[in-house]
This record gives sequence, C-alpha cells and structure tokens, in this order.
Amino acid sequence: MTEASAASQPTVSLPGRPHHKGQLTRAAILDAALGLASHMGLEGLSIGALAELMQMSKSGVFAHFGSREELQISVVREYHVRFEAEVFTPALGEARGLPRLRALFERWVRRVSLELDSGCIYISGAVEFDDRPGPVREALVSMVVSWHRALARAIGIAIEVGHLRADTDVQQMLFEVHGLILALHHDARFLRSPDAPQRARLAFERVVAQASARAPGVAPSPAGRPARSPRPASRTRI
Amino acid sequence: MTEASAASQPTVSLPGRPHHKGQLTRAAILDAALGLASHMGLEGLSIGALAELMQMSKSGVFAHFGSREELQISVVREYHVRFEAEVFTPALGEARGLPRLRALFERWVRRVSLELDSGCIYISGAVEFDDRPGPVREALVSMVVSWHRALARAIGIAIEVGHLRADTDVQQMLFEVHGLILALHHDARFLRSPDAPQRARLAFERVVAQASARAPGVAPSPAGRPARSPRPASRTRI
DNA sequence: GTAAAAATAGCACGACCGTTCGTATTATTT
DNA sequence: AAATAATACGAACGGTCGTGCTATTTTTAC
Repeated sequence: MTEASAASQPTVSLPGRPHHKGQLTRAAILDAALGLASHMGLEGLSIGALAELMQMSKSGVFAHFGSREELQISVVREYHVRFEAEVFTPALGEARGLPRLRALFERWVRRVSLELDSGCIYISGAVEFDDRPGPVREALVSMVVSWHRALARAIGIAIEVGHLRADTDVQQMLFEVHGLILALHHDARFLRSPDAPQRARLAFERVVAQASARAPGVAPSPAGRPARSPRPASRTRI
Repeated sequence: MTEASAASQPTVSLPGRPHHKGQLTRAAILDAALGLASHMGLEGLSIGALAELMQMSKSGVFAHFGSREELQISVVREYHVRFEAEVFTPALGEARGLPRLRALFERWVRRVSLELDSGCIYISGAVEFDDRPGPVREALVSMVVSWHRALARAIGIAIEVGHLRADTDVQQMLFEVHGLILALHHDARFLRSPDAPQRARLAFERVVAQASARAPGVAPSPAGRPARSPRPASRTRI
C-alpha cells in the first residue's frame, strides 16, 4: 500500500535500487508538508510555502507530485502511515480485549493532545472536506473509515473475550469514544484547556465501565426504569 | 478604517431613525456571507465570491466591512445571534432542570445535523483557527465560551433542582455532551452517516441517566474538583 | 570514462486575492 | 427645490496561487 502510492505517482518509478535520490527528497518534502498541513490545514498547504521551507524552487517541489491535489493526497496517506505506526501497531502488543482497547485510546489521546505542533489531519481534514467532493475527500474518508474499522475490531474482541458485555453496541461505543477524542481536540487545541486529556480519559473509563461485563446497565434502579436493556446484539455496520 | 469600520463594528442596527438604507444591504450581504462561510469555512470566504453572489462589485461589498477580517468577525457574531435565537432562547421556555437541558441538546442536535447546507461555524471555525491567533479567533473563542457557560448553567440548575446528582461534575458532563455533538457533526457531515443523530441522542440519555439522581455512577471519582457541594462519595483515582 | 535519464531551476502565464482610490449614483436632509 | 452625505461602481495595484514550459544541473547506468 505504501508502494502502491509511490507507484501511482507520475515521477517515481520502481523502488528497487535505482535513482533513490528523488524518492529521498520526496520523502523530505512530504515530511515538511505534513508539518505545514498540520498548522495550516490541507487547504492552507501551498506549494510556494513548501518550496521556501525546503529551500527549493516551486517547480522543483511541484515536479514530485504533479499537482497540488496529488500532494494533498500524499500528505493524507503519509499521515495515515504514521498514525498507524504510532497508535495502532504498538497497541497490538497488548493483550486482546480491554488492555488493547485501553492502549489504543491512550495512544490516540496522546497523539491528539500532546502533539502541540501538529494538529490531527483526520480531524481538521474532516471539517475542511465535509463539503468538498473529490479525491482528497475520498482519501480522507478511506483512512478514517479504516481506522474506525480497526477500533470496532478491538471493541469486538473485547466483547468476545468477555471483557465487555455481549449486548454492547459496537458502533454506538465507537461513536461515543470518537466524540471524546473530538472534544479533547477541541478543548485542548482551540480552548487551550489543560485538563482536557484527563477529562477524556475519565470519560473513556466511564464508557468502558458501563459496557463492562459486571457493570449493570444505564439505569440500575432496582425497580423501575425500563431503560434500554433490550438492546439487540451488536450489529456491526460498515 | 474610517466611517465604514465604525459603522460596522457596533452592529447596532437602529432601523428607521437615521439615514440608513445601506444597513439593509449590509444585512443581506451578511446573510449571504453566512451561507458561504458555512460551505467554504471562514478562511474560504472571499469577497469576490461574495460580491458575485450578491451581484455587486467587490468594492461595494468591501466598503461595508472595511476589511476581510472584519467581515469574518461579523459573520461569527451573526452566527452567534442566530444560534442563540434558534437553540438557546427557545429552550428557556422549558421547565428548569432536565427538561430545559434536554431541549437545549435536542435543538443543538438539530442545528448541527439537519442543517445540511450550513455546517456549524463554531465547529469549523474552531478547527480553522486553533492555530491562527488574531481577532477572529478571539471572537470565536468568546462565542463558544459563552455558549458553554450557558450549558454549564443549565446543568447546574438541573443539579440544584435535584434532577441530577449533587456530586455531578458540571465541566466533565459538559465535556462529554460537547463530544457527542462533535461526533455527530463528524459522522453526519463527513461520513454521511444517517443514524448519527440517533446515536447522539442515545448517548446523551445515557450520560443523563448516569448522572441522574438515583443512579449510582460507575466509579464516581472526583474528576478534578468536586465543585459544588462535595458529597461524600467513594474516592477512586483512575 | 561517457551517455542516458532523472531531478531541479528559471521563467512566464492566467486567475484570483484583498485593498485603494477617484468618481458616479443614489438617498436623506435642509 | 437644492445641498449633502451615504452607497456603489470600475479600474488598477501588488501579491500569491497552481501550473505549464524550457534549460541546466545532478544522478544513475553502461
């Protein structure tokens, strides 16, 4: 998949041994572009600024991507690779079930909050491109959906191994957890609230505890409160 | 920066009295600008496109605001006025406590999800300007904080009248509820998920039920500060 | 080594941006 | 009615944008 993106570029050929100089600078440009896009957004990413930052000519930078749109897509893909390597892959070392789910969330929190310089491109990109059809939007959606699927899988495993209740709604839990990350991003980056990470962690544990095997449902009033215990088994959408 | 900015700043539209017909077109421009900014974001809002949409000359539009930045700020303020009139004010008709809180959330959900054309400027603006200091950011923060304060007040009232537990952490609940709206915005607008509003409503009721007077929370830990009336509860640090 | 190929620079283009200025056209007041 | 202030227009400026070209340099292959 990483090679596939390179192969789709007009300027790059097979990554065997030949002429890897170009790929090297391309990677360097992409790295700078990622930092720039994190600050200014994908739409704010300009080739001119990127060239100045790289101390190259505009056309020199341009030639590596063929178009601005292709540059944006490459940035999205590169961010996905890094996100996967930094959040998803390490969590696979944890035990299946709740430990792995907790690790995923914790690394996600850290990625969103403590990376002061680079805002999450998934989040900013989602807002920038929710109204703008095109290949960039498609790439973004594809990456976000892939990440959501990974999370849903982790939740599903936690159910299978009995850490979470069997009637847990996977998509609903995913929705709520994702909301916590979005609130964290908002409060930490926009409102500059320092205790946002703690709030996110606390709320996550609340969500987990509520879906935990031993925990009762939402309204554990012994007598009344019909609540919504008759929730059908988890239907995995998407 | 002469009369134009002075006239645009106070946003005082005393109609009828002084010689002001232009005040009318200014409102029309602002209305169009709101729709445009909802689609393209505050940074994507351009005077040229706005002029074309209004069938006016660029300079004619420009004269009403004095600068692009002032136009953006005016859009933010106008959005706040409409948001207040559409979400906040009507909910004041509901009974104090949980009914009012539910009404606030329900209207908020509708505002964010069902307005297909116009995305929430609070949300898109927060992402666009979390890294960009300046008057526009300040205006945005001011409006969002004001709305958060109103929500916190509503939660506080629900505690006072006994609808919510006395040891409810207001800021924590606000954080979680806000996250639900952000997740709704993301899933509905970006992922085009049709059941996002239902998910948000369901999760909201879960949050409310958990903080409900009779429900023992899951690990009722003091988030940061128990705030008002610290009722003795089992203190557990997560 | 030299020749082919790839990478980069330089330059120019058209389009759009926000902004300024002088002027014409209104609308309000006297 | 005329006088006057408020509005709107049109043209132009300096700037940045993405994107084609053509040279020129550097890297790779033989």
